[in-house]
Amino acid sequence: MLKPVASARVVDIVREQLRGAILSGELAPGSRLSVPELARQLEVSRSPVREAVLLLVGEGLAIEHSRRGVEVVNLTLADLLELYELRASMDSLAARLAAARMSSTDLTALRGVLDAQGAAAIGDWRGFRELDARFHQIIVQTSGNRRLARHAELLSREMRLAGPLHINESWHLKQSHEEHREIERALRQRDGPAAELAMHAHLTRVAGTVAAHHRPQ
Amino acid sequence: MLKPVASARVVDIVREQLRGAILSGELAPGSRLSVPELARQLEVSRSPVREAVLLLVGEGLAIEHSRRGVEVVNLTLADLLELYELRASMDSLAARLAAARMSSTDLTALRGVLDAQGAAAIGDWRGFRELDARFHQIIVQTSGNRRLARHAELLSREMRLAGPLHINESWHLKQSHEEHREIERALRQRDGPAAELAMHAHLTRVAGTVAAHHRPQ
DNA sequence: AGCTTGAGTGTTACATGCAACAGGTAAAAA
DNA sequence: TTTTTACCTGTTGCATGTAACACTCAAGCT
Repeated sequence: MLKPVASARVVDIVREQLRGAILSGELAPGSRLSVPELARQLEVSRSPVREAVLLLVGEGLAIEHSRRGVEVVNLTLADLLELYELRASMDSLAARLAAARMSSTDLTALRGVLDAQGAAAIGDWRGFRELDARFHQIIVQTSGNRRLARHAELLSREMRLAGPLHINESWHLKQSHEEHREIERALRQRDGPAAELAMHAHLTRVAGTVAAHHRPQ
Repeated sequence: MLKPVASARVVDIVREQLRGAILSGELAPGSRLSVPELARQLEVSRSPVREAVLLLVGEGLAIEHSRRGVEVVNLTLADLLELYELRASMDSLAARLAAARMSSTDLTALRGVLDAQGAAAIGDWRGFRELDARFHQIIVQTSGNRRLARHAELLSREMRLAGPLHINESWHLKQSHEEHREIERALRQRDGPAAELAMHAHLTRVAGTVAAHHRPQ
């Protein structure tokens, strides 16, 4: 039983590498993405690198200044709040749809993520965020609306660029975890409207907390 | 008072041309987008054409089959309903936000579009759709959330690919126009929740009508 | 000093060359 | 006839050449 070989194109590998470097912070916000320079480092020609860089622009992770190069996006607080606003809308739609379509396997996976998150909540905010992303990802993926999943995924990645703007205090992480539990409960009971409301309340609350945290009064 | 000259890059012109050709149906859904062929027709080299084609893939107007070329997407009814579902969510958010931020100039523009639509409603469904797109565009643009505007715009373009799936019967266009009027009324009264509800009801109703029209029972 | 000018460096954007690949068709083998 | 093979055609994907452009900085001018 042989599986088809996915033709490993150079551009795909480069895209993954660059995305990883950007999301991990290795390529910091504001960094210039020089095609010749990256090509030298990755030891490939400029063509696939140029293509990959433009794809990242399309994903919203980098911004293009016509004829003056591309650089990693540097999100402001306003940008992050925009993203939360949009995700509140999209993810709550996803939650409502997912409530009606989730398989028991999906629910188990979701529960697993939450349990892991509960265990990690002690102080490891890095792992916590990772699991948070996974939680939301499972929901949008099972919504059954592929475009919703794609756009939500794009927004999710974009938000990860705002690392220093997020809040890592334990009370906030605990609160998020509680809200995740509530969403999961609604999903398990297949209560679409409740899941939708809980998701919307969750993301709106987080956005408010982030805003308050960065605007002292 | 000289205006800055926007460096007209070949890739931008090609992208516009291809987008136009696709949205107008000149390049029909399913058509293969051969880079060398298009380069010959447009009388430019393959590089900017290749780039433009990949951008269209990123916009969702074309689909890439690894090493087997790119073709114009061919939307199914299910795809169109997915798009309506997502837009119902995004556009209703936009309507709520726009209610609080619209300037009187924006409101006048919106009214102008509606009046033109009312006049065109006689039987010119082509012009009607054009104005419909403009109506929604004004609202998402004035929402103040740039990402929302960008993603909604992408969805709007994608929907235009489903030409033959749309309904052009006059009673349906009239109904849409009425609902647009209602949305505009809520916006003019700066009633965010009402605008949100009206927009959501509008798009959900349209989606339902489209579904019913294509699934006889 | 403050401002132009111009050399120098590095990049972008476009053009083009070419190997590997995909798909079709016709000839050869079963 | 059906299957296999070989060949042919056109494309994709990567590499590379290069003109025009953008930025820096230091010399020259006011």
